[in-house]
Amino acid sequence: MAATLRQVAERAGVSVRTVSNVVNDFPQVAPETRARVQQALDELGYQPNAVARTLRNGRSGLIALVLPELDVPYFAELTRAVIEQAAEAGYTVVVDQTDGDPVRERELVMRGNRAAMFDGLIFNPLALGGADLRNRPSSTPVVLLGERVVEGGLDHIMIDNVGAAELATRHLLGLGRQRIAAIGDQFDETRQTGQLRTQGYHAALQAAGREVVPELVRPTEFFHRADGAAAMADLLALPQPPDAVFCYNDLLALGALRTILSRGLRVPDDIALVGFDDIEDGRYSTPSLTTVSPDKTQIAKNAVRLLLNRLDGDQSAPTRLSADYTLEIRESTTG
Amino acid sequence: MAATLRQVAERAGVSVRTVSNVVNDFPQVAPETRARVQQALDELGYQPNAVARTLRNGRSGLIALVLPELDVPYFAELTRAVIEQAAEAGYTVVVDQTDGDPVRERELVMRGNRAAMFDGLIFNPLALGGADLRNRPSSTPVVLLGERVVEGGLDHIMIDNVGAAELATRHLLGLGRQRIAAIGDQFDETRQTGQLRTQGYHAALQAAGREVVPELVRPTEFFHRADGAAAMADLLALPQPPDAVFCYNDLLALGALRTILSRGLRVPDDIALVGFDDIEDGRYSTPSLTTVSPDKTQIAKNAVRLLLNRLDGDQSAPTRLSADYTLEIRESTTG
DNA sequence: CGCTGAGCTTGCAACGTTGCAAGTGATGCT
DNA sequence: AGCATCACTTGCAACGTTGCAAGCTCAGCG
Repeated sequence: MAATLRQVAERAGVSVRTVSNVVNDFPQVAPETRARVQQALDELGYQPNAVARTLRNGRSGLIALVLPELDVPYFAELTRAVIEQAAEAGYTVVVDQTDGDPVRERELVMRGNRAAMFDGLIFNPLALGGADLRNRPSSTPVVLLGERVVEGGLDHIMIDNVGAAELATRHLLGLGRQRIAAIGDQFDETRQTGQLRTQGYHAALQAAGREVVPELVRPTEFFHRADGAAAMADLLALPQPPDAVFCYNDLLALGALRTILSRGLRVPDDIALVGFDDIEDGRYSTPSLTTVSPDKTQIAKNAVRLLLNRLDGDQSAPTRLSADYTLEIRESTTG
Repeated sequence: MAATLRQVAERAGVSVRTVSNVVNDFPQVAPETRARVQQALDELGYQPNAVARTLRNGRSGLIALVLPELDVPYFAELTRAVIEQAAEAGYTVVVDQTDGDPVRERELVMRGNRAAMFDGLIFNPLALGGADLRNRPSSTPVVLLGERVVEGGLDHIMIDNVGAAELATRHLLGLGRQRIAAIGDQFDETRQTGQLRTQGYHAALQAAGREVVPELVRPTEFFHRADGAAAMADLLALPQPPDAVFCYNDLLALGALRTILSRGLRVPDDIALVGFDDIEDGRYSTPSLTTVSPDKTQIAKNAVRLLLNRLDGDQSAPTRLSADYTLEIRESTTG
């Protein structure tokens, strides 16, 4: 079915090379020949074989985006931004999810198995650390996303988690809240996001001369709605429940919100809530969610830019960029 | 950097072909030779070149999933299911979004431009119709998803939209609601989902001997939260607002919910709400959302199965499958 | 009239892999 | 000893494309 250059060449009565010249719009082709070849191309419905081109040229025009979970809104929204940025530069994005499984992460990133047909890789690791990444066999450029600290060697775009968490907590302090809880702490070595945000939470409390109450800091296994709902239930079961909660992402906050409202409590009157990520859901919840909003477009833009620079042969030292963020104040803290 | 078979062969002092035999675990290699080659492979960190393999074998192990919008939860959740199903069969999924833009849809589906390196395609069209699809130049198998009616020629997995909408509306009738509205009707030729669901809505009302009140059927441009919020505001501005609303997807319902609650009205006491898609958001909203739940795993499973059958040379007539669905009854209709 | 060069076209080789069929040398059998 | 057999190894060609350099034809010029 798929016509090749050779078939077109035979039909047009020219050499394969000339057909290629027409397809690639090279100038030194006689107009009459060009027309004849073009007709043959049209008649056969010729489509260049991308695989052969890639093999020949060493470029596929594909970059891979490897994320923990596609159906987490933050990643879905980030993916959209990356696709848009890459498309502008003429690249197509291939998305894959790892579920944070180290085996799968390694498989996808090392590309030992199949389909190493990407020019570059944008990767948000959950489990893989610096050591794993540094001795990749492949030489495909990589840009890292996210909080997992990787000790150099690769371009990396992150968020100042400590600062952002401090900002969120300060906001709650500024509202005069007395017992501010945190949901989303993590002990796991490989999941640093939670720990960093807890640092920021502590910093804000200490700067305000407040004591950190350990039972108000709730760890969760994941950052999903269900985890937030469960953690909030635990907090409400305390002898002295909190009057404010900083959730380490919006899904946790939405889960917590559900628990609070289902107990007949009011947000923010009884409990103020702050989330993190600024996903669309939080803008339409009732009450809408105050949240730390990382600049996703900026993250995507920088990630794609760094990657394409590497593809263009940029050999400079690896960059580490911090993305901007703002605090979006909505109903869950201000009524 | 990336070692080739030739380099490994030189180092091991054997032919390229023998190295290939070792890499592919062919049996007729002497143990001693195998060991020597294996050592050379390890030392050089050989990774097979997937592009060359694809060119040679005619199979990439990649299937493309082309969707309107990745950050719409329904599609994100469906994507997860497709990735899981494909992984089981040893295939990797490449995801791309079209934004429903006909130009982009055509570009991606026809693969005139780049990267036609997929063995098959699972495609949820918004704009493209049967005619466009039938004369694709490529012979890559395609499985269609979604409601857009395509007049044969391709495998197609759909939902019985009319029946599902009828079920949802009947549920509201069964609650004794008197003025049942609908949000999400569409006039646009290319977007059939809305029209089909309106048919089901009409059918249920008529079967119950109710009159269809035109002003209660609200069209929307998209199926996003903002559209639902705006349409609900219009409904509430009517002289006689509805006491129940069937929204054609969950995002519309969540937007509508936001509007209702922000006016101080109660759900379901004042207005009952039903959505469509059963996305996770709707399970954690307050109140949680009654919704039509299509079996996404089944859809993904069938889509992947049909596609892989075609890849295995199945020449039978195109199949049209309807996915199962259920009505998930939650707080937004039962308190 | 032969040479130069412009204008256009072409053959070869290579990207890295694997199917095919043929090759090698040693062993076993008669 | 001669031949078949076996176990293993190898060279060639091809997948479809494009860079390179050489080839061809013809016009123009001295």
